[in-house]
Amino acid sequence: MAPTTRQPAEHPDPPAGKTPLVRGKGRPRSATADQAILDATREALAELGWGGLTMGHVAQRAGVAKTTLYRRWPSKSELVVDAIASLFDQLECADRGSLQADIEAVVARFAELLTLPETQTALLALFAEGSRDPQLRRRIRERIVQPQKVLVEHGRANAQARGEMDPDLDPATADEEIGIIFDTIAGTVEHRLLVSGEPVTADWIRRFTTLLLGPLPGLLR
Amino acid sequence: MAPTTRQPAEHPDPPAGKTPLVRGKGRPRSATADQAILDATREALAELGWGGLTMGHVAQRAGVAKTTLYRRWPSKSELVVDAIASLFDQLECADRGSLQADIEAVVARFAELLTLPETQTALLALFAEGSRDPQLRRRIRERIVQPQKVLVEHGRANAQARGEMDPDLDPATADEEIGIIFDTIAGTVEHRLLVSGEPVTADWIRRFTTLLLGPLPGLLR
Amino acid sequence: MAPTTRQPAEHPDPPAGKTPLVRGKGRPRSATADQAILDATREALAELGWGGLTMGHVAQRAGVAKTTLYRRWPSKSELVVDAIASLFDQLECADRGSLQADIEAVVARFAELLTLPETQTALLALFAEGSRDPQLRRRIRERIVQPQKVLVEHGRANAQARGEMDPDLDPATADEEIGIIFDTIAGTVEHRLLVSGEPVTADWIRRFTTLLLGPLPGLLR
Amino acid sequence: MAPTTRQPAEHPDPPAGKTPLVRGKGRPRSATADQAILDATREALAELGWGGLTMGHVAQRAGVAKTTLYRRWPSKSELVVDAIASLFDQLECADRGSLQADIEAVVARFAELLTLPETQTALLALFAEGSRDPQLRRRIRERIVQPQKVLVEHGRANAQARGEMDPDLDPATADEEIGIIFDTIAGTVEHRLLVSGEPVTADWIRRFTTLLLGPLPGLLR
DNA sequence: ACTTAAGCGAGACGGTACGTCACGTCTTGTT
DNA sequence: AACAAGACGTGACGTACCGTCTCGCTTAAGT
Repeated sequence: MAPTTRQPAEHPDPPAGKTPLVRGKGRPRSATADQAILDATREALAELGWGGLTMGHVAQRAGVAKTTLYRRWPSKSELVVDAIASLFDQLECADRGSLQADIEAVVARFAELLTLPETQTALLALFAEGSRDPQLRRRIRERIVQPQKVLVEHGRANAQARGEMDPDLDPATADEEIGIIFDTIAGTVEHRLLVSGEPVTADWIRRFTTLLLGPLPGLLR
Repeated sequence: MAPTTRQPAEHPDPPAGKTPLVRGKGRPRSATADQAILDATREALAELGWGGLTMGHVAQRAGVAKTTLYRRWPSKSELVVDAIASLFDQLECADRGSLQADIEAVVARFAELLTLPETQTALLALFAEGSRDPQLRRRIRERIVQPQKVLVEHGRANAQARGEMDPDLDPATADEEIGIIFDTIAGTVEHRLLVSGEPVTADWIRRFTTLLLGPLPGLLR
Repeated sequence: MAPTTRQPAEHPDPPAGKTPLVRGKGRPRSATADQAILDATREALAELGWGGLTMGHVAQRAGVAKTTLYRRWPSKSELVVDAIASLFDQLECADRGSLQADIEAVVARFAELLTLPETQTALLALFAEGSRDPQLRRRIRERIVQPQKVLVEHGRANAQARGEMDPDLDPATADEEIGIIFDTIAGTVEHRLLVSGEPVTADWIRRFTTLLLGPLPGLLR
Repeated sequence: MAPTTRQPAEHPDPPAGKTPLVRGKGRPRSATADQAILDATREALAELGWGGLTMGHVAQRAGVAKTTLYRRWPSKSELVVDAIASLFDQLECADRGSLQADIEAVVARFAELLTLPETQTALLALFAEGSRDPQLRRRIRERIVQPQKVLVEHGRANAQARGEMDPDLDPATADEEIGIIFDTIAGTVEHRLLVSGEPVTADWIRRFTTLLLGPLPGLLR
């Protein structure tokens, strides 16, 4: 984003923005190229890590010219956001019958994603880049963080539907609680896996979830 | 001898290793240079961020030759570890009279560190680099993570001394619990500040701490 | 492709190899850059000498990136060969009516070239480099030495045409004689100017040529 | 020479200047170090060539500190002059009975020196350096060129003693002739061996000498 | 014996140039 | 107008030597 170039269309982010309704006059963009680039990006991330990832390398591996790549993504960060985001699109939240079970499932699913080499190397690097680039941080939140947060919200909805939680909770307060819980889940798993370097086992998940569900005053009936 | 060889060279990291007892034979390394480099690194981090930090720039700002810099630190990552680590050396853990107060103080102190621009930009980047470099990860743990973890351990000792916790707790189990709690504190604060981008207020700290101190089965008497 | 490989790469030296018949696929190399580089090289040689000549300096003076320079010439030596070679391209050999006059003209022309500051500083340095690099030595011979040798051969042809020399001379023997004479002319002038540091005057040329043309057994009729 | 430093004694060139009569007050310079340095220089020249020769490398190979080296020689060039000069000290000129035989012996001896790898790589490089440094050129002439030139002068004296040449030759004219002949011999052999890259065989020497001794007007009786 | 002064090894120091890499843009001809 | 190819200016990289400078030690000569 923040194109310093004189291009008209401020990088329309094609993978998200589908095909433009008004077909341009010239040759349309290749859809297969998009996919090849994203695949190549994930592969290269897994093999070489964030630091070893190169725009030129991705282009070469995708069988695409560098110009084609820059026509779609303005920088390595944005490209990787999209490449990683697709992994987080598949998150689901089946109702497993209890809040504890639901949260354990979410934690397990998130931990699973964080053991992929491409995710390990990319996620923290993106967060780091985002700490100085609000535009990028917004994009990361939209494409990567939000899909996870939705799971927690679904979990709460399910719990309320099951009668485990008070359905008449003040929405603002509930949002704050969800924020705390989400930061806690995501941050803790990331720190456990990527900083402390300890594995996330089923036992750990159970104990961590139990810690979470302790008092939660106002959330539990 | 053989300066052209490609030995791992292990970079003994003199700034950390005190003064060697056996005085080296040649001209000793300049202690002022060490300090100037670390200071310049912190300043440059705050101004330019991790991505904008350049070895050449640091050298120039410190009034030092690039070779002098590389003689001490093998890479930007190791240099930044030491530069940031000094900020974490000053952590203390005064006994504030209750476990809740102690934990709140730790969280507040950590959040405070994470609002420094140099810490914000450097910490996640270091963690990201470390995800592919075990050597670096070990170093980060020793110099940055461990000093924080010690605080949590002190907090537990204080709580036991005050009688808030069972002093006869099985050490292995206690260590695991400490691990969980530490990952939770550190990870959550990082995620809150750097990923979610929300501020860490006194109110948030209180609520988060309360969440933490809920059941803690076996820890609380 | 594969710019990271360490192939000999043979550096096709486009400036010498005319325009390739098969037009390359990408953006063609800038012809003006070639000329600017060679000009800058000659100027820098004259000002700073071989030892003071720097690839970075040449690039800057030519208004060109260092990479552009290295894309064409693999080393300072090869670059200087081409830069100096252009000076030797202009050599001619007008028929002055007698062998003595012709040789005097050749000697004078060569001495004239050797008084240019860029030639003085570059020629011996190239020869010195070539003494350990057969590849470079071959290149020097092709681009610098051979054009001079041709003059001597033309002189012989002229002499034969004028009847000063036996036209039925055994070619092999004649080649050897030419080799001797050429080494003598070139080596002596170089040594006189660059080692002994004495000037090459018209009188000196006359006496040296007379020495050369003494017996020439079998060559002169 | 040409010391840019603030040392008092303008590099007294110890190997040539023997032990100073007035012994200094401090520790005297090590004579073995001098020899070790010169030997190391010659060896390194033969192995690595002029371009690969490094002051640090020589010091290391000689088992000597860099400071010791710089205390004696101000630069690589001066050091190599002395290292190479010792090879030219051994030149002799036995009277072989005729001018032709004497010259052939000189040519053969010089060609022999020029086939040593250290000489090949060093000689032209020194001449090249000297082309921009009159101080160095003078030194080269004194230590390397002059000893060779003396041979030619001895040859002339022998020839005069044998009656092959007019003993009453005008000294000034004779000096000029000697200059021409010397430049011719040295330059031609150098060019033959180092530029043309052709061997100097006994046959070539005979033909070249014959060419030289053609008319020599005024020299031969 | 003791002082003095220089030589000596080791190696850190501020520099400069190196040759390479990736960047993001541009100019080709082709689709 | 998108595309593959690849040249282009830019700037950082990490290394190699440069010649100088501190160190602590050694080696004599002159007290």
